[in-house]
Amino acid sequence: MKIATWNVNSLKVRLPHVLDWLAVNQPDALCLQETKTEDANFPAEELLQAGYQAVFSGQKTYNGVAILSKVEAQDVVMGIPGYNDEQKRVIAATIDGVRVVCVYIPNGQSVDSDKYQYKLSWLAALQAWLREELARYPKLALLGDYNIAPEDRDVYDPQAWQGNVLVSEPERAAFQGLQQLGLRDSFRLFEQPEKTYSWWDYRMMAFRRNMGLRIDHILISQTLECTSCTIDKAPRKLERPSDHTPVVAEVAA
DNA sequence: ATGGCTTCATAGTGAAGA
Repeated sequence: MKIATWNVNSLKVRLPHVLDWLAVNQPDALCLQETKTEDANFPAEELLQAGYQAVFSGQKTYNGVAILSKVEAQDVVMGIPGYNDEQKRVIAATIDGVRVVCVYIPNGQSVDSDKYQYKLSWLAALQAWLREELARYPKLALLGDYNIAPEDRDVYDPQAWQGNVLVSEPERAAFQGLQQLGLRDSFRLFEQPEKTYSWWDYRMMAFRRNMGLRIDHILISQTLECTSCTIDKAPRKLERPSDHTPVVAEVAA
C-alpha cells in the first residue's frame, strides 16, 4: 500500500499538479494540507474522475486538510477530539485497514509569539489523542506537514536556524514525544541521500540552491510494516509549484 | 538580507506562511 503526504498551498491553484501526480504515482492514499478551500468548493468531482474519493475538512483562506483514496475512507474523524480548535488541521480515516491520520501542525511563526504557544499546546493535545488512537488502531500512519525539522541534518544551515521556530528544542521534544508512542520516522528507516528536504522557500532561489528543510513526515506505528520512504522532488520543479513536495511511503496493508 | 515569493482577501495593501 502506497501512502503519501503533500502540502499543496492551495488546492485550487495546485489541482493540475495533484491530478498529474496521482496519475503518475497511483498512491492508495494521499494526505493534503493547506487546501485553503471551503468544503462547498472542494474539487471532489475532478478527483473522482481521476479515480480518487475524498474526505476533507476545509475553511476559507487558511489551513484545510483532505485524504484522497482509491477505496472508501471509513470512520472519519475531523479535528482532535476534545480539543477546541477553529482551525481545520486534522482529518483521520481508515483506508484498507490502515488508520491514516492527516495533520497540518501549526507553524508557530516565531518562538516568542502566541502562535508558538498554540503550536506547543496543539502538539500536546495531538500526542494525548494519538495514544488513544493507537490503542484502538494499532496499524496507524501519521502523515503531514509537521512544521518541525527533527534534527540538524534536516536543516540546510543548522547554525543559522538554531533556536528558531521549526527547529527549537520544545518542538523537537514534541516530535520525539510522538516517536515515544511507538511511531517511527519512516524516512530514517532507510538509507537516504544527504541534504534531502521537503520544503524550500519561494524566495532567494532557495530550491535551486537546495536551501531547504525536512518538515513533512510520515510516522509509522510499530505493527505496520514499512518497506520504503522517499521524498519526490519532481513537483517542486514545475511551473507555479507548491513550496512543499510530496513524501511517499510503502506500507504493508 | 527580520525578507528577497506566493496565496488569499480585497480593490490598497496586508496577513501569513516557514
